[in-house]
Amino acid sequence: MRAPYGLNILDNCLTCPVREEHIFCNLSVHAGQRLNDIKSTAVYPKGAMLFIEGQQPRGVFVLCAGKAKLSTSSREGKTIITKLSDAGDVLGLNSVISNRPYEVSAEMMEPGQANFIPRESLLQFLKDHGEVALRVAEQLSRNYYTAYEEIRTLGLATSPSEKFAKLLLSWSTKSTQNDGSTPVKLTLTHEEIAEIIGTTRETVSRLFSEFKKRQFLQLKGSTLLIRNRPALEKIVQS
Amino acid sequence: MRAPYGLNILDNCLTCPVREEHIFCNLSVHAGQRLNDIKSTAVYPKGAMLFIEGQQPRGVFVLCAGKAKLSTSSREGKTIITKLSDAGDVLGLNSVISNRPYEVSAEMMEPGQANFIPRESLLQFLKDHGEVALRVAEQLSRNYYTAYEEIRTLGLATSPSEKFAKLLLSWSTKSTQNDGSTPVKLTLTHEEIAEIIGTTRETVSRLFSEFKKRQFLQLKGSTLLIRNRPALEKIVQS
DNA sequence: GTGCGGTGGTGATGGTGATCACACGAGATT
DNA sequence: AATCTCGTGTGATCACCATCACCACCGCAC
Repeated sequence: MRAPYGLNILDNCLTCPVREEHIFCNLSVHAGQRLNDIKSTAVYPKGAMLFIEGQQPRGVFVLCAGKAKLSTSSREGKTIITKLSDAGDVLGLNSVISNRPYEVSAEMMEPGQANFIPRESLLQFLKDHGEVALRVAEQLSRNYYTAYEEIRTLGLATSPSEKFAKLLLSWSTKSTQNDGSTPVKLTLTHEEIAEIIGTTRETVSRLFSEFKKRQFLQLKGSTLLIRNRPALEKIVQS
Repeated sequence: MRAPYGLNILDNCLTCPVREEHIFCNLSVHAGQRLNDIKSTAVYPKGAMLFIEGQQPRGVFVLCAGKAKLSTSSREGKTIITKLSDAGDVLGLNSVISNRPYEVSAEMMEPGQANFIPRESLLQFLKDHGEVALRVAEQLSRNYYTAYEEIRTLGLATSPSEKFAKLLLSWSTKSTQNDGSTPVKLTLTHEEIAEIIGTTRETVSRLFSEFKKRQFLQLKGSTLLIRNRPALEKIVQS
């Protein structure tokens, strides 16, 4: 159960929304207090850019409410979305730690709220609180795993249909209905889906048509129903 | 100047081959001693697998001599090489820190030597020496950047020729000759190159032909000469 | 209403690269 | 010598998907 989206202001959203892996939770009283001092909270409208690929890292953003998409672009304007972030995610951590430019851009997909922690303050904080540094390392290695999943998807799954099926399955994860079908709220445009799996909008549109015709899935408004998960899994097989 | 390859046994190859970013260098005397106690050195023949994708992490390997390739495979046998490692690289760090299965396989490409540090010992060591944990975090974020480069290459550069050009340029980096051409020792098979840029052996072979005909490069035995770097850079443009 | 931007569907076309197939040479092994 | 294996070159074919083009729709602002 995560906080509902939209503009719900949390008094102190560093206290985590039930995510045990959250690196800034369960700190010592002292560390928690210190963190409170160096953070600042802000509200962002839809479309706001938290940071942009190539910028020098100013600090990290702890997302409290709303969703953000992380993307990287080539000079010719081709864009890939590498991650969709939820409340609780820490954005920009890698750049801050290694002091390299942000490797992605972060854009709010809906209105939301985030805590900002300036780079220098965070680094000093980590030096003073060695326990947290290890948590940071763990978070970084989780990020690394996510990146590797991406590499596997892009590098090993050749056809768009395979990547599309993979994406659908990653959405439908847990919550299976008793009749075996799985409802998912669909909030992305075909264009954005295309940018996730590295293909074109038209291809995504055709894939939806095809999968609907083949009874793999069904669309009711913006609700997506997986009707034949085994078939999708067979397409993936990577 | 790095140690020559082949089977040169180093007394204590934790002392680094001039790589200031090496996480296990410049430690306090105490930490260095402790590290010496928990590491063990071994020699590996060509083709030896240090670890295999999916295995539970046993520990990290600090490569002292020789090269290794990191790769991941799909069920159907398609393989991508994600990184070529040199002496000084630390392999398996991410898996050990996050206690997840190795995300890649590591295979020696030539005879070499590596220090092994068991997982438990390393973690305890990091807990006792907070200074090193931050170094580890930095290393992880460097790894992350490398992974992101890979994502950009796979996701944004569409054509094989673009990825090929990109790879050639990454090889020829610094050492430009006075006549503008750049010699690179070529140690990979076409098959392996194909696995790096995510295409087929035949395509790589054709790319070599094409680039030779277009005077972009030249081959003398196993020595690769970049003859027209601007042309390659123009192909890349991502 | 009318216009307009964002989104989604779908046909036609063409280029490109994967795939299959085969041939060649260099080294190793017998 | 006679194979065998491994890496390499190259032709022919063909499915697939990016691209272009156009239309339909929806919501929204004026």
